[in-house]
Amino acid sequence: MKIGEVAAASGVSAKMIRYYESIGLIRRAARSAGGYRAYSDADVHTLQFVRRCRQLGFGMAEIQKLLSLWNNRRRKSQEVKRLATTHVQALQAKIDDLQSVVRTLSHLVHCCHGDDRPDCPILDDLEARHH
Amino acid sequence: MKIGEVAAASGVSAKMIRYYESIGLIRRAARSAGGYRAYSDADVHTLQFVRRCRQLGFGMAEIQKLLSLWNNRRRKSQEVKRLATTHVQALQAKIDDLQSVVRTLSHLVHCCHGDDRPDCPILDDLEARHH
DNA sequence: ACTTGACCTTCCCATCGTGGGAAGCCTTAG
DNA sequence: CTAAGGCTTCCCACGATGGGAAGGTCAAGT
Repeated sequence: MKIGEVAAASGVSAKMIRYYESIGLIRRAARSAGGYRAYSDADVHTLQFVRRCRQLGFGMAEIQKLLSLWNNRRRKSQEVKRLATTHVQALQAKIDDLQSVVRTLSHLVHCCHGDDRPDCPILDDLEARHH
Repeated sequence: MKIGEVAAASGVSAKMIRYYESIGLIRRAARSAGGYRAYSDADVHTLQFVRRCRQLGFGMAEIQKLLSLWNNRRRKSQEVKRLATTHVQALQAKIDDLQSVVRTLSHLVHCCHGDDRPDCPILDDLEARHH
């Protein structure tokens, strides 16, 4: 299979497949006589794995570890669980930050009349000092 | 005031002050004889405003609008409120996405034994097809 | 007055993952 | 044999931030 076919089959764009190869996330693809990258069904499978990892918010470094665990028959599920747990905690921290911002802003929006006059508690907040 | 003092007073790094100037978010600063940027207290105030906007997750384009509304005495609070509301919605959408991921991952983590054996529902999920 | 050190200047690079586009090569169908 | 479409590599951009180098300026201390 050529890169376009693998892209269609895996849901990962050709651009990204080349990128993943360039950063060493996936093995360098074999090449045809004309220099085209050549892939197998196994490669599609790998790319689907990577795609799913991305959907779940894992970064490249984490995906690399997940791939090596996936490919290691003597892995300990412990290691996978630890990696995933750490990731969940990072996501949760991000969510907490965002929610704090949303709470603040929602309150301000609620307080703002939203009419034709210039008085605006939102701008008042932005203007005030916040160490 | 020189850039370092303004940075300390506003909480915005000198690096960022130059960047904000370069993208036209803030006015080009006046220069001293030696080429140093020269600032006033009003500039510190503006930078504090920008900093607070960043803390609330606004992007550069939004901050530009907020700044112009802030500086416009004939503004309608309506416009500020609309901008903030849109931003809150965007943040909420991001939160929802992250929460969906966290829910999925938490479930998988919960299902994983996390022992010395290789069986792992997390990897099983990553491996499976997800349109 | 001169040195020194702290601060300033501009410019380039890196992040992270993704997309866009150009110039040129390969392959295949007509 | 040509035209089209897919492939190749390479460069650029995003958003906001930091790091660092090379060199200029200023102020304080000797």
